Amino acid sequence: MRFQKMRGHDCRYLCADDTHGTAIMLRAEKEGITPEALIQRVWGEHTRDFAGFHIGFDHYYSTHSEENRQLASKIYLALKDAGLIEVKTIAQLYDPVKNLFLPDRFIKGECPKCGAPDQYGDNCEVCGATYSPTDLKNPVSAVSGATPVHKDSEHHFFKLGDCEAFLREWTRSGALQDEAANKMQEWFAQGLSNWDISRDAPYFGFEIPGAPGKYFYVWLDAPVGYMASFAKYAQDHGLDFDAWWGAESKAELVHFIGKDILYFHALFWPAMLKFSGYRLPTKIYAHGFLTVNGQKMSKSRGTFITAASYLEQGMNPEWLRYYYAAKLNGSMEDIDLNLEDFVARVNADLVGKFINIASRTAGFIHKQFGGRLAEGVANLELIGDFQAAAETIAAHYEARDTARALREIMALADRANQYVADEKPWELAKKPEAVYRLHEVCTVALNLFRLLTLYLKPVLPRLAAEVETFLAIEPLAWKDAQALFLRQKINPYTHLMTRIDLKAIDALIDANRQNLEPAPAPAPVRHAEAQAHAVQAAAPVAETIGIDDFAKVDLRIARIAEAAHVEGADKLLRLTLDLGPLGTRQVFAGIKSAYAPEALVGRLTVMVANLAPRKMKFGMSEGMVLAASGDAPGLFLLSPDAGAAPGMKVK
RNA sequence: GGUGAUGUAGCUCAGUCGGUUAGAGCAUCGGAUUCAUAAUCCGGGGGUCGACAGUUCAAGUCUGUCCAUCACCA
Repeated sequence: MRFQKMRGHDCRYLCADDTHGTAIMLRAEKEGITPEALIQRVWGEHTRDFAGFHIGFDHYYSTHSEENRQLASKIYLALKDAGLIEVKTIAQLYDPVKNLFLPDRFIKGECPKCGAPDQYGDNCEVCGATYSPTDLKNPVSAVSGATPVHKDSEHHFFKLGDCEAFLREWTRSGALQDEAANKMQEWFAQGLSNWDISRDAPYFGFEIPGAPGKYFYVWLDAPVGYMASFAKYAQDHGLDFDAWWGAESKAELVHFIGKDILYFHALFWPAMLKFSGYRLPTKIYAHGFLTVNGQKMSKSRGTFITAASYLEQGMNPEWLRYYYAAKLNGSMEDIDLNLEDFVARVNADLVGKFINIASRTAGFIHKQFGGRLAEGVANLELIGDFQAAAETIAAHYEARDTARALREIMALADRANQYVADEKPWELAKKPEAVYRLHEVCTVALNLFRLLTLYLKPVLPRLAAEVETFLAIEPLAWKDAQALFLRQKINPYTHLMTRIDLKAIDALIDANRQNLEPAPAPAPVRHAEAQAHAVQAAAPVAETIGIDDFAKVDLRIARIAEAAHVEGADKLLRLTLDLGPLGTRQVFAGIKSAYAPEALVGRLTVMVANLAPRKMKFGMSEGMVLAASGDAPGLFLLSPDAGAAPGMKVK
């Protein structure tokens, strides 16, 4: 976007929070607040993080807006007029306690194929089978723990199958990346079934016009949110909405999405737009996932890094912007944040190569020439080469291959450093007769530096702004590449960017690890669908037992006398438990992911004292300590109130 | 399980239509330099291009099988 704006194009960058759905509704209920309050808070967090990373949205809105209600309704009614909506009665699982139809992810049970317990309603994580939630054996509601019942309800369907001819053609229109187009072929091969776009009350969303008690499924109004965001923006800025979104619009429309939601953006959404009389996207650009050190972000591995924590640690957002840009190439491939590589790359490229050019030559301009650049330079060849690169680099940005653009730019930075090394300004400075040449060399170097800044500006807007201040120039636009930079007075050089300290990376990882130890923060979520995964499932209560059964379990207060890592064990800590008059016990506990051994020593907890000893790979385990856990990451050891002493019975 | 993608130097990645001796940056080693917040320049070492088979005068590139990793399966 910044690149397009620098090129002088009239463009807008819009987004919105996706706010609707069962997941949000239940999460708000769990937190004891209204869904509106929850989405307001999340909106605040998102806008703060985006601003912190210099994401320059022209407008960041919410799908829970009046504009979105109107547009979603209008699109729905247009599709209905076009005969693309049908109403059918289907049976779904219903929670009789919560009075709620249950989304797939809120039903758990045994896999119909392999019998694995505790599987979600859509697929089995053990054998990978996919199925419908009604196929699950012994299903339970993850919301209330109740046994769901089958219940009929009328649902509204978007007849996607009728759009197949259009979609097949559109797929080949060049709007999709090659990988995405392949993916579409897969879906076509499976056949397009009609899309269920309604949900029954209670549901946090928009009620369907003419269908009381029926609400738009979150994914119907989510993409419409982009239009709504624009509608609001257009109203506030006097733009003509139809000129941008009407079927005849001449504007280009590019979607930037994650590859996980390609299905919605490349199938449903274009079909909806097409048959409700709106324009289609010119291009859909799906990017891959972010991994950290080659692995999925994981809280227990300490590779889960939140945007907020990065900024809170005082790390420069442009380091990360540069690193990502250096890897993005317009394909759907995942990109890896390899922390060591990150440090090396940013330090070498930005500080060592780019910033260094100014840092090593600006001093002479100030010491010897009063801060003023030379009137002219004799040899313009090198500057000419840099200027000539403007269009090549622009073409790479245009193709969203920022990796290639940055490779090109850094190759130029190398040439600039070679130039300085060849001309040896520090030697010229010692020879009074070479003073003119010295002025010229430093002026050339700063011209090269200015051009590099211009080329990097889409990726590093803040650094570019600081360079503009340093050089005392107007904000750089792409056409400025063809101008020379002469005879002006510049400001004294102050260092523009520091190197990343490896310690800062360690601190960042620690900060995130600590975040999740005492009380795991709710997983950050982008889409209502994904939020389904974050809501904690309530495991059903086990079979009733009598007091005699319970009395068989001898629970005792124990003091953790020693705690140590077990070599070769991924999850275990070796604990020595002091039971007071009962002596000590050695227990292996699978709590390594949640507790550092040194943090445990001395604390009281509860153990099962009469559990049969069990021989483990690492030795004998004589009992077990008790800890709470849910579906979310995190383990929580029990602690007695003050006054309890080792050896006391718990009952 | 089905489908798709990926696999190239220690690390991160390029490699166009099949065509010279497979490249870059970082790291490492040797040298130079001292303007620059240890930055810069020159040079060296480092590769069974995941494996195997095939097509071809010629394969990192095309085909098949297998292995590994990742994703998707509404």
